[in-house]
Amino acid sequence: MSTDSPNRQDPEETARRSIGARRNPASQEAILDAAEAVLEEGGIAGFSIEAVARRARAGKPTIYRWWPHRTALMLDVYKRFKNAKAFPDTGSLRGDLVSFLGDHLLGFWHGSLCGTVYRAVVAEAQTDQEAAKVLNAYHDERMAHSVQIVDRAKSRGEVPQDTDGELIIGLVVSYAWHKLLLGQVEEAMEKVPRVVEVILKGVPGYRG
Amino acid sequence: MSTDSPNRQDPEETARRSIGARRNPASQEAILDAAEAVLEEGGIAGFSIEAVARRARAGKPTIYRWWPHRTALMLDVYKRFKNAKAFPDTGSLRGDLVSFLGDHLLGFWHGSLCGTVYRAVVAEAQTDQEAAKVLNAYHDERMAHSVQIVDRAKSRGEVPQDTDGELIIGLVVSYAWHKLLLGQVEEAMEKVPRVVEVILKGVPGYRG
Amino acid sequence: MSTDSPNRQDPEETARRSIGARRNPASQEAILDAAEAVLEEGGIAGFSIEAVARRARAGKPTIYRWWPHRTALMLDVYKRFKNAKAFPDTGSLRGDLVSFLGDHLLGFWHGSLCGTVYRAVVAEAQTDQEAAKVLNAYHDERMAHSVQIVDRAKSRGEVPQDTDGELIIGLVVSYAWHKLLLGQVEEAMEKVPRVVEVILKGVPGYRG
Amino acid sequence: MSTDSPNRQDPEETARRSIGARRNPASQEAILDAAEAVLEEGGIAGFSIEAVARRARAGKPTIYRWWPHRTALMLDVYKRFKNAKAFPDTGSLRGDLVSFLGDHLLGFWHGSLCGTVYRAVVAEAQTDQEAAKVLNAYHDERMAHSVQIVDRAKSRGEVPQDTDGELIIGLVVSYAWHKLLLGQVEEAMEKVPRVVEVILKGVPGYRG
DNA sequence: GCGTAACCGAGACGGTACGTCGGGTCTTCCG
DNA sequence: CGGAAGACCCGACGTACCGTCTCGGTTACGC
Repeated sequence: MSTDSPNRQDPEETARRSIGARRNPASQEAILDAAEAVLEEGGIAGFSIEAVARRARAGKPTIYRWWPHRTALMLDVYKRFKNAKAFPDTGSLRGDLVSFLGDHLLGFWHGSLCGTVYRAVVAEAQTDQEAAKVLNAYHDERMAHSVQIVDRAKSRGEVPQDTDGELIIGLVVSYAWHKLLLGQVEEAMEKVPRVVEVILKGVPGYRG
Repeated sequence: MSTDSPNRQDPEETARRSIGARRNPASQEAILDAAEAVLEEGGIAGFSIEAVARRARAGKPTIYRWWPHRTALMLDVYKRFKNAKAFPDTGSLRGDLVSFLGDHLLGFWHGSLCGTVYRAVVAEAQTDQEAAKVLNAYHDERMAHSVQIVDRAKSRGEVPQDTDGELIIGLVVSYAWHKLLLGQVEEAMEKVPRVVEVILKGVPGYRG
Repeated sequence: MSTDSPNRQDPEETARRSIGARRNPASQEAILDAAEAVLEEGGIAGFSIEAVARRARAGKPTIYRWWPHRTALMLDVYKRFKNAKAFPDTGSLRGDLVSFLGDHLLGFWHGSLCGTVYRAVVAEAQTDQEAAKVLNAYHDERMAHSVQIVDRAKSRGEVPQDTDGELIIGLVVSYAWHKLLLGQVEEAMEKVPRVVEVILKGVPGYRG
Repeated sequence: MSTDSPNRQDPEETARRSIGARRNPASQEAILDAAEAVLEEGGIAGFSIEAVARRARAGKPTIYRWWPHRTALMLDVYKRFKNAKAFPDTGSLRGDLVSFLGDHLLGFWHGSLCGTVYRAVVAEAQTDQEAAKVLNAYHDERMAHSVQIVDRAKSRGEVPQDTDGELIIGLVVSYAWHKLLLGQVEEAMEKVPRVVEVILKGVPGYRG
């Protein structure tokens, strides 16, 4: 991903220049690469527009021109990872949810930079009004996409037609968020089947 | 809570002084009051040690002396609200969970400053390693306290003795966090009974 | 000198902005003006980068960008006064030295801000290693310039060719420094002719 | 001098206590020792009341009680060195002045801590009004003492009775100050005889 | 012989200033 | 017109000392 900019740190490299009155894709790539690298090296705390600009050998205004907020930039970094987004149909709701929670959420965040990026975006959204909007929009879009899992279950007849898909997916996503933000992604991955089980069938042995 | 310091903004008020080689409670109160006020007026974005110091008419070093991080200060502000912490025994696990989620978590965060403070703490923990430790410690302590709800249900015979209380409480807390961090506390409050229902009894009509 | 910035204290004045990727002369002028004003009002003790920045409506980093030390800034203030630096040729070594000591050193320092600035620079150089270097460099440069007085005397035939100009000028400068740093510039001015006389002809009536 | 407090850095040493309603000489000694040590280790820049108090294991008020200014403290440190203050009578004014400048001033300042202390005092006097008074008083007292050199020369018949002793001594002291404050004490020591020669007999070969 | 006054250490207090970092804006110059 | 470069103002960061104050304890002196 960032392999196409091997000499970024070389200050003697011939600078990118304007390519006329239009967006220079090389600059955008370099900036995203730099953002990624900065996040990897310095973590969330070390992430700043200044640092990205330095690293990308770009001017700050160039970044601000195309990304209004740090958040927008982070989300773009995040999205570069999120290309294989189709949820595989495992044939059952339980399987789909286990895969969704274990692979698509926790597994995706675990280890890689993605978890860090997403944590940063969420954190930013608490501080900045604009960031919150961006995050909410992204979240809504992903939710709308993810309820397909429940829709598939409906068409299979596993759940009634009036099942509240958002609530179920919401519970799963909530669990993932919670563990991500507490830095407990790894521990959470072991519990995935039990979590899905509780959501689907309730507390085992509950007599209410 | 902060009503006992009515003249804080009066610059002519006789300044607080040292009361010897020990912590001055008046200063600590004033700082917490100021932190609260700053959060109320400026939100998370406007919260800074400088602003708190100015407002409290205190020196920055006095703040840093007693609170190593912004997070520690925020958590102390948060804790001042959290005095009535006993969970009322409603007589049933369902009732207890509804009360816990609806009153103790969402209800507590809703409207008041608490939600803002907690959001800020969570956000800070994403950025700062030390803050994360502080938040995790607090979270663990609250979790340990909250599983009492499930323990009570066990003694009532509502759930088996080997029920994983942490998982159940964890799901409830996760849901609350998620909604808090998305700024959807109010919307979430309506769904409380249905959320509890799903956690206790699973997806209605699920045939797995 | 600072008369061209009459409204500096008006906070409603439109702020200076960047004029591109190069030093903004207006800012530099404003900072020097402010430094001068701060020194005038608060004396050496009141002189701080913070105060200058406040007064100049400039950011501290802008000052630190261009002047690494307080000393460098003070020396620049000092130099703004030192434009008419030619020593008038009075036709005799005695006359030149009297003029040098009385007009160029003591007279220049007397009353005006210059004495204060120079005292500050010297004081700073005692504390700060970097400041000492800056002061020494300036001092060497001035000394090299001032020995011209003796050189002229040599070409006039007043003194032998092997006369140690530095020693003579050094004695004169030493006397001025001493009186400046003791706050006795005014008293010293009366003694100028006698001091020069002793340096040139020795202690009157000495039989050694 | 400071050898009588060998365990100063041992924190387990039993602390000094009050010895009743009077000054504790042990504390005063410890503070002067500490001041000396701090100056030796950190130079002028590292000298602060805090540092001295820490080092002396004394309370800041104890220092402020007995020395109103940093300057007063420094001067006391300085004076501890200045016990052998008698000027040896070398039998001639030239010899006395060479000894005074070379041994009593430059030689005394050279290498040892004294030069540092005196530089600090002079620097402080530029900033602080009170310090200036203290320094002036000390300077006047030393001057009054030093003119004895010229008085002796008068009684020897080397110079006329109306010779301005202060001016001559002043020139010598000025030269020493100048070199001290420029950090050129060592270089200056070589020039001592020539400086005295010029002061006594004027510029060699001058025909005015 | 007992209160009290002054000293001692310790360290917190409100402050000021330090020097640095980053934010977001602006302008110039080059292609 | 895009893009780099970098200066601009601003504000917050966390630290070091400042000089003052109050404390609890200790000792010597005067009543």
